[in-house]
Amino acid sequence: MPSQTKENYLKALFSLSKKTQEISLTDLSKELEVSIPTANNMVKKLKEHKWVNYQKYKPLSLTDEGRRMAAIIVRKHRLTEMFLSRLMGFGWEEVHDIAEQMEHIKSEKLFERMDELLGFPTVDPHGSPIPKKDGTIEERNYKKLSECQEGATVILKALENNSQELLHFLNRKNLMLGATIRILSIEPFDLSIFVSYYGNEGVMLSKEVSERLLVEQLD
Amino acid sequence: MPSQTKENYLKALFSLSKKTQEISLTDLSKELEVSIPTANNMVKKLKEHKWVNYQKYKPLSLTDEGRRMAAIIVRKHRLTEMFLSRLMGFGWEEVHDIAEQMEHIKSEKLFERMDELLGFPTVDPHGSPIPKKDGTIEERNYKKLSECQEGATVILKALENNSQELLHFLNRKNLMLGATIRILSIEPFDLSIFVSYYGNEGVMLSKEVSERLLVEQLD
DNA sequence: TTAAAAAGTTAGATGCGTCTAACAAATTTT
DNA sequence: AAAATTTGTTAGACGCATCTAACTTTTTAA
Repeated sequence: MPSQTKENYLKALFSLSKKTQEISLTDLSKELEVSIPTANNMVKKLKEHKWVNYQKYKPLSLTDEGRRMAAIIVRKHRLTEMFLSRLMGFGWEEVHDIAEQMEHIKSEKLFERMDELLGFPTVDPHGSPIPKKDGTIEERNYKKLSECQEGATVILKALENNSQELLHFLNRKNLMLGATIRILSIEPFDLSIFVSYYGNEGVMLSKEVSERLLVEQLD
Repeated sequence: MPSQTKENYLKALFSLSKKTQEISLTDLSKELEVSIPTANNMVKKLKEHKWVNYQKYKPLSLTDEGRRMAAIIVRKHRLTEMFLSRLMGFGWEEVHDIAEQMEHIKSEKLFERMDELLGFPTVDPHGSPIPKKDGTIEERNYKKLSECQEGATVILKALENNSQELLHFLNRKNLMLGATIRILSIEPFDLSIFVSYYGNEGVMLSKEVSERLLVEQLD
């Protein structure tokens, strides 16, 4: 049974491994907001448990077992988010902080039951995939809205980064997952995009926003 | 924000104060299964925070603030138990261990929402009262079944001690809260009781069991 | 009322997760 | 290739929550 702290390290490594090829101690310490020696120290312990591969001065990686454990924690996090959002009436901007605490709860059955009650969902309220019970995860490779052409019609599928700020912004713009978005024009100067979507015509989205919106192109 | 450990100390003191008049360090250390010096050490810290009253060699008590905080934790525990039992399909013998972990979650809103979804329940699945948001608690003074007379008819309202074993026993006997129980006879030798209740005629309950069943007498 | 027992206290140690300061290795720049 | 920069390591400390061993105070019993 890893401590909550160790679970957070596994989760951080899991998440970094999706973004970076080679994970450094510096990356890890930044992700968790701890000092580099702290991360270094913990990594040695995780190695003892055979959850990470690590040699002095070399990049980090999760072992198969470590990755499986991390995926289970992410699974618990995302099932909880879904549960809070779909069955308890929370907004997608409220669920992260609670799920962050609930993901450490030791009870197979609690998360099994959430899964059942939700009808075995495959994605969380932000469109991120929910890992399976065996620790596998089906990553979808969505395009960023910022990479689409003028005139394209796309469906909003997921978000790159689930910050409160982005989620509040999207709430104010009435933009939600599943929305069909038409790209009216792209401003060459700052790469801001003019779009229309259900009930909202001619909305301007900055590059900062559009590169965080993951979409599927309709052909 | 007290640590989870400190919350557990507050809860233990709260619970002991219902059972004992004077709380000793020994009582506390037994309740939490820690050594006496450990309890002593923590009590000093709780005193610093003004959550407990304490003088060397004197008995312990919660301050008003300490009691309020403890009651809120118990509230979170019991709301969670109720949520798991009524809305997620868990048995009354399964809810304690999960609630023990969830009671430490920092989120007013989560427990507010449970409360609403449950329709503002006043007792948990074992019949214990749920403290109000302001930290007050309405204790009911039920009689033990073991204290009732032959021939009496009573309603099972709550349990004295919610051990897995007792709960499993009651499950096997089909005995649940709200059951109307008739006392057929009491065996003077070992104080075991013969009872009947809905669909179950002539069931023998040992003194160990009957003194853990809290009932309301029908007059 | 004194001796024995129980309860409580103090001191010092341990593991966890964290830090800073000082140093070493690896990488990048000039 | 040497110097500068970045990255990683080691050492030593700290707070939290825990322990055991040794001691003191309080309570109980002889």
